[in-house]
Amino acid sequence: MQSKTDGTVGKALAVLDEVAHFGRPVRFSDLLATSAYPKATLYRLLQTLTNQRMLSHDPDTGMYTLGVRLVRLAHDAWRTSSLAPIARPYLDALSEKIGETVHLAQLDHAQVIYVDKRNALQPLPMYSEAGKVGPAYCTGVGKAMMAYLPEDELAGVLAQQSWHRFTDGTLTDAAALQAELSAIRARGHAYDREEHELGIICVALPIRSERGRVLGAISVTSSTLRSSLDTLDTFVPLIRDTADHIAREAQNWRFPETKMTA
Amino acid sequence: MQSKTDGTVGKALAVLDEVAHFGRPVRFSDLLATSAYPKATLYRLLQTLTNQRMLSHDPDTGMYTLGVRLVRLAHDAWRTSSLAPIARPYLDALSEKIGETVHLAQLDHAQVIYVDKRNALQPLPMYSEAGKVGPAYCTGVGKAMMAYLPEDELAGVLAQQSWHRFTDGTLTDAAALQAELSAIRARGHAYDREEHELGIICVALPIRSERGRVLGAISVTSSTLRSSLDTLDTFVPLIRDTADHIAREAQNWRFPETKMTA
DNA sequence: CCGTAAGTTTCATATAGTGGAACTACGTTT
DNA sequence: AAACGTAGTTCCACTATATGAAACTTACGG
Repeated sequence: MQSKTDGTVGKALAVLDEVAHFGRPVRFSDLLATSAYPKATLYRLLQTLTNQRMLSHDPDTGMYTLGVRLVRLAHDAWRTSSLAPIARPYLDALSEKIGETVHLAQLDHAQVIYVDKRNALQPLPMYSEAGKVGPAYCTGVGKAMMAYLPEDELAGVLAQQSWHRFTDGTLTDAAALQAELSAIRARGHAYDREEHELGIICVALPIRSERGRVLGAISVTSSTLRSSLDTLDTFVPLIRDTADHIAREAQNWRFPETKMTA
Repeated sequence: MQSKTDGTVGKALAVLDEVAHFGRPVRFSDLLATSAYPKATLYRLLQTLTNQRMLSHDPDTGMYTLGVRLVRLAHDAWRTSSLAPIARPYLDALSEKIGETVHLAQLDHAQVIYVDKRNALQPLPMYSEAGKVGPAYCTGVGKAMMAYLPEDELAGVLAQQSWHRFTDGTLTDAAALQAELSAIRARGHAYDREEHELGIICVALPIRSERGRVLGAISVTSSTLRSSLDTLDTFVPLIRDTADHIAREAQNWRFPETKMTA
């Protein structure tokens, strides 16, 4: 349905992703080796992106890096379209009450993006944390969001999971996950039972609009050493309350304008 | 020289900027009113961007917002191509020593982008601050960077300043600024003498590579109430030291790989 | 039931992107 | 010093893609 090349724009953005994927400055030939595009095409795309300051190109070294324009765009993206600014006060309150690490996440394509965080020990929301991605199929937030996705969207997301077995508890196929998602719907919240990292457990609840659309998810994380699923369970009402408040706020915030015809 | 449309990619990114500029969810017709592109073209561009998840489109309301994919890309951009991660420990140290607000900025096109910050009173680097933009011609960091730009680049930057008179001290034309830039080069650091905001003063120094390229700038800000330019002057050696360290680190960090031919 | 505004689709035309191959600039080998 | 190799850049005939005026479809409001 999607994921067709989307013409030149799609190709250019794919190149941008490739540069991002390296996670370090790259030379033309590094990209050429990875890229599906022929030399001249890739070259032109890089030029265009550099012109547009989506990439920056160090003339001394010939290296490409992601451009600062992205940082700027993302600032606006974060402010106007992530749940983070809306959620901030509620997360603060939640974090203070329960004293464990709290995450706010949203779904991007088939991956979870963390857009804000409160750390149990060092309580500051940091830029370097926001934007981090994680797998959807083996995180509390991922499962909480998937459980409430419409059928067709869910299918798309499931099709793109890597099903890597991180631990013994990791669910490694769509069937197992589907069963888990039913359980989550029945229960109202999701767990991560050391599925992604040994010793790390969490409870997560989705943030849903009035119409039931999944907007994001909140999780409270702890370790098997100092807590248990039963203890985390006691936080559920608080988390649900937080999620509801955020959903309500988001509702208002997203419609700053009504018709202005008459 | 640049700023030609750069084909379809340029147009698509221009649309992205337009959405960002609104700073709120927008309807198709909002954009149509602003945009230079005809209805069908704009429509197609929006579709492409939505497909690519650079925008997200709420089917219930028909509103477009910047997509979370941007937040993710920006996370990588910030990590791999801003000075922030390199500079972090040095900024921490500087901030602790002098106890005033410290900014780390880079130049994007003709504007200053703040990529990190240490606040005097509330010492946490916050996502919502990184990515913020400011004018180049009337901020300490902006002037510090411009002072060491090559002639041709400087010309481009000067041509795009708004020259808005924020205060009585604001320099409102290129000639006045050129004179100031000479003074900065002679002196080695830049001041903001309440040029952007009344009561706010700062000293700023550029961060320059070995070859002299401008990488960014650091500033220390205070207010006329509790400080003065003379006091800020005493920080200059410390700031220079910090800038040098960051430049040196950046140098290493940007060349993670040597040739691997033999 | 008709009118107006917002959004979506069509299609002949023009434009912009494509990529194989040739070229340049360096640094390395014989 | 000539020959080679590698990385990056440019050329240009060919084609796929984007373009946008206009027609169409909803969805409201009178």
